Amino acid sequence: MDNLGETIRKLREEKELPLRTVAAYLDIDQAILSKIERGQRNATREQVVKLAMYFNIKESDLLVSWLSDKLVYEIGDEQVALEALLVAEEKVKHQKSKSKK
Amino acid sequence: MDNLGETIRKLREEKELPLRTVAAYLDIDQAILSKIERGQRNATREQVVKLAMYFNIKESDLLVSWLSDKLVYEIGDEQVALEALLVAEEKVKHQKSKSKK
DNA sequence: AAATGTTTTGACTAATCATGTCAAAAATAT
DNA sequence: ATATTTTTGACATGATTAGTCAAAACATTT
Repeated sequence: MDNLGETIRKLREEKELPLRTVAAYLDIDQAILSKIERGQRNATREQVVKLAMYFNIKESDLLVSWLSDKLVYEIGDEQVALEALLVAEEKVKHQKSKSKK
Repeated sequence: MDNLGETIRKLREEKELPLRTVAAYLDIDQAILSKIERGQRNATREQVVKLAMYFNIKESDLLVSWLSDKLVYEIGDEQVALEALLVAEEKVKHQKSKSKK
């Protein structure tokens, strides 16, 4: 239910790691990680996967945080936000039912 | 509950208008409109608003189709699609409750 | 079946946005 | 006060998006 940024900041602070260290693991500048943690930048999918590895948490949980963040961002301040989300659900369910691998 | 593309193609064909005519109204090449109707391109918000005007239908209905299409597109083929949509709903509801204009 | 009208396709271009670096400023801890 | 860490913002670069254009494919008439 949390944002990706808040989540990983908590994890990082629990372990008392500086941005520098985690950023090095992700192979990006600490500035970006700082922005990701505060919700000013979106992480890439690869970064999310790496973060789950790094902090040893369930990848899909972190992906849900990340993807839902992106969806909220895409919605912006549209009045029809909630309705669009409901319709999107229907569409996803429907396309899932007819997906061939 | 429909896709934007399908919806406006139906409307256009009911009125027996060529792509050319509607595209001219939107001030884009007919090629793009063709692609929008077949879901190969996303319309811009402005185009959606103009289309609602043009076909004289409720703007918010068309915006819901358009935005939900975009959300589905953004989700791609993520496994966590449905869960992310639910979480996004929660986040939107929450941010709405604390929104100041 | 030729001619005309419509739609689709794909190569290309321009503009916008995403992702990142870097260095300095601001904040925090020693 | 010095060190360390975090934040900020200007900038570079690459990817994506939105568009044009012309030709090919498809439908209709005549």
